[in-house]
Parts: sequence; structure tokens; C-alpha cells
Amino acid sequence: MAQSTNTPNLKEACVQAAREVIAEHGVEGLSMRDVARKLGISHQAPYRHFASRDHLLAEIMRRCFEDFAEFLDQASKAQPSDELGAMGCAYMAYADKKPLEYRLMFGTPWPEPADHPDLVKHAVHAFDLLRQNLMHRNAGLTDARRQSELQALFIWSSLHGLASIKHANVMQHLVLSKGVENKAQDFMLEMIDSALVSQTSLNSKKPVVPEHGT
Amino acid sequence: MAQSTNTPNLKEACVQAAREVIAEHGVEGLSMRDVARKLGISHQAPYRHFASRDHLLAEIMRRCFEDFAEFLDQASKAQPSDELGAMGCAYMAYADKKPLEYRLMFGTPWPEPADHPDLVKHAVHAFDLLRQNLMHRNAGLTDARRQSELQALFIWSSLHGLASIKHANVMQHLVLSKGVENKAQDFMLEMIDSALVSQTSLNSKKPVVPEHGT
DNA sequence: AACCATTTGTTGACACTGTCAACTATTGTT
DNA sequence: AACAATAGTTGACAGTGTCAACAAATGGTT
Repeated sequence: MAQSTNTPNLKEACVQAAREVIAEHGVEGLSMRDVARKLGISHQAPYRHFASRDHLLAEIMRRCFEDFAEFLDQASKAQPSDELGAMGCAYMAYADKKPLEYRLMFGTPWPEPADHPDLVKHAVHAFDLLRQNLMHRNAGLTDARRQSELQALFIWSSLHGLASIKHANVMQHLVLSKGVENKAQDFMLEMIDSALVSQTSLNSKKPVVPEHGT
Repeated sequence: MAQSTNTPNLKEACVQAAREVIAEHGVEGLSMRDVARKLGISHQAPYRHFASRDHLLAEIMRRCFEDFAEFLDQASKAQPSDELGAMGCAYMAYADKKPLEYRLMFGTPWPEPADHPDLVKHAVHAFDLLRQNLMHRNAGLTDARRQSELQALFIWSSLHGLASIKHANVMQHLVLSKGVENKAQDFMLEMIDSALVSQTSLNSKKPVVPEHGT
């Protein structure tokens, strides 16, 4: 009966509440009933706006990808001289500053893609930013598109790999030498740069990825 | 009462049954009661051998790391001329051939590490194989250990990144050019090799990672 | 062989989950 | 004002992990 909170559009409130629950108890700890409780409504009310828990989760993930893509876009535009390097740094910075969102996008078992086409669309768009950037960089090459895609996959893999290793908090168990953990990111960006440059050494000598992260 | 199956040691049977359940319904679909049902025992029997669902899962993950480390070790020993490249290929081959195990190790939210020290120990050991290999390769360098660790993290990140992208089945949504998906792995191994060689170009010119995967 | 403690397995509960079905209240349209 | 559509509620059902109390098996000591 009551509906203690003022919720003009309950759908939006559900998304917000769900994000809070995830922040507190992790993705696995998200329950529809928690969301309902948090909003002071009945346990079935959210089902009027989301067909299932997976649909709610998919909506949140979709927004994360939207936010993520915009963040990458901004970063690359802010540094026109080195868009690619900026994107690499931005990628890692995002994973660092918004671990929840990152984990949600790339560390959570996805719901059935066929049921959530919008989610897929937004996820692909984030990748396309990287691909387009490399396309521009490889302009003139015979196999520009193919090369760009391969490079994009390489870059994405490396960045994502390091980000998920960081998120898994596993480095602290590896008994690494002093400073290695902190330097890992810069080192990795250098290695990516190095690999790209040595591959396309005929075209450009300019470094692709600068030194520092944040 | 009944205990329909002949289970001399129930603990072992539980692990086996759990792996089957995971194979059928995924990690999220693993339930203690499923395990019990599968063995024809009461729903509480498994708790005599595993304090909780997480403990059962941790034991399975621990064995996966054991198996994984042995696999990497075998591969590197089988090809003494290029241990590192062999390990890289072996890593991807394992992720490809045993997706369940790989996903379990690297794609599943870990239980609280403090509660499962053995799990951590075995996971670290797998990483140590890579580190030691690079240590041997970098022998003589001033900062051999530090460099080896940075390189190991880079290699691991790249391989793991690509493996998890593959497992997420997301490439099929990216509308990649023909052949890119299949070539991604070899390309990535080449890039890793290229980055390592160009970094330590004063020491060795020999390629670190060969062409083909399996 | 008889006793007893320890281990192993069972039964029954409890609180929790997602979600279906049936109900009521609200709202906008005619 | 009447009515159809929408939004929210209540109550159920089957499923889960796990605690507590019980029973059966097992093995060592006397």
C-alpha cells in the first residue's frame, strides 16, 4: 500500500536501487526482493517493469556500456595527438575508478544475448570506437580493416586481461618484487605500443601509448 | 538409508558429481542438493565433507589449477628449444579444450581467499611456472626478477584477456572481417613475441612464440 | 564380546530466493 | 460516469543453503 518513497517512475528507481544493492553485496547478492524492500514496495512491483532479474541486470549493464563508451570517446577526443594512447589509459582508468561497472560489464556471466539485443548493441559500440581509431591510424594499408581488427583484439585483450587480474586481487598473492604491481600497467601499455610500432614500423615511429596512466 | 551408489569415499564422489552438474548447468547452477540427489544420498550428506558450497567449489577449482599447472609444465618440457612459446600455445589450447575448467579458474568469482589457502597456493604455482621460465630467459640482466615479473604479467594478461573474450562468445557480435576470429590467437602470440623481442633486443633475436596454436 | 566415543548420514526445520496467478487500486479515454 | 489498461499487492509454490537434532555405522579399549 504505502510506497514510502516518492517514485514518479518506478523503473528508474529500481535501476538505481539495484545498483546500490550490487555495490553493497556484489552482483551475486542482487535480489529482486532486496530492490523492492529498498524502495518500500511489494516484492512483485519491479516485475511490472522488468520481466525478470536478468532483464533488470541487462538494463544496468547496458547503461554501463553506454557510460563506458562515452568515457572512452571523451578521452580520445581530449587528446587528438594520441587518441589511441589516450584510449588505452582511459580504459584502465575506467576499470580502476569504476570497478563495479567494469566487473559488471566484463566479469559477470552475461544473460542470454538473444533476449537482450540492446545490451549487445551497446557493448559492440564500445569496441567499434577502438576499431575505428585503428582504422584511421592504418589508413592506406592494403589490409587496413583486417589489421585494425586484429590489433583491436590484441589491445582489448591485453587491457582487459590486466584489468581483470587486478580486479581479482590476485597480484597480492604472487609475492611480486617491490613496485612491480604499480608499474604493471605502464609496462603493459609500453609493450602494446612496442608491438604495434614494430609491426607497422614502416609507417610511423611515433609512440602510440604515452607513459602515465591516470 | 539407501545410498544407491557404491561410494567408498563420498568426498571424491561429491567432487565428481559436482563437476558433472557444473558441466550441465554451469557454475551458477551448481547446488549442493543437486549433488546429493545425483549420488542418491540425503541433502545434508555432502556437508560432512565440505563445510559449505563455497568449500566444495574451492576444492574443484584447486584441482583445476593443479591440472592446469601440470599441463603447462608438460608443454614447456616437451619443447625445450622454445619453452615460453610452448607455454603460450599450451595456455590457449587449455582454455580452448577445457573451457569449463578455464572458466572455473579465471571466470568465476572467487570465494574468500582467506578461507581457502590451498586454492591460492595452487593458483600461484601456475603463475610461478611462467615467472621461472622468464627468469631463466632473462638470466644475466640486472633487474632480471623485476623484468620477468613484469613480462609475466603482460603475457598472462594478454593470453587471459583473449581467452576470456573468446569464452564470452562476444566476437561473433563484432561483425569481424573474414578470418579475423580464427587468426586472432596467432596474431596475438606474434605481438607478444614482438614486444618481448623488441624490448630485450640486445640479448636475443630468436623468436619467442612460434606460429601455430594447437 | 561389551562398551563407548567418534565419525558419517538422515530428517526436519528456517529463512531466503525468483516467479506465477489472482486480486485491487489507479489512471487516462471516451 | 463507465470502462479498459496499467501499476501495485498479496499469496502461493518450488527451489536454495545451512543449522540442529537424531540415528547408524565404525573402530579402539577393556
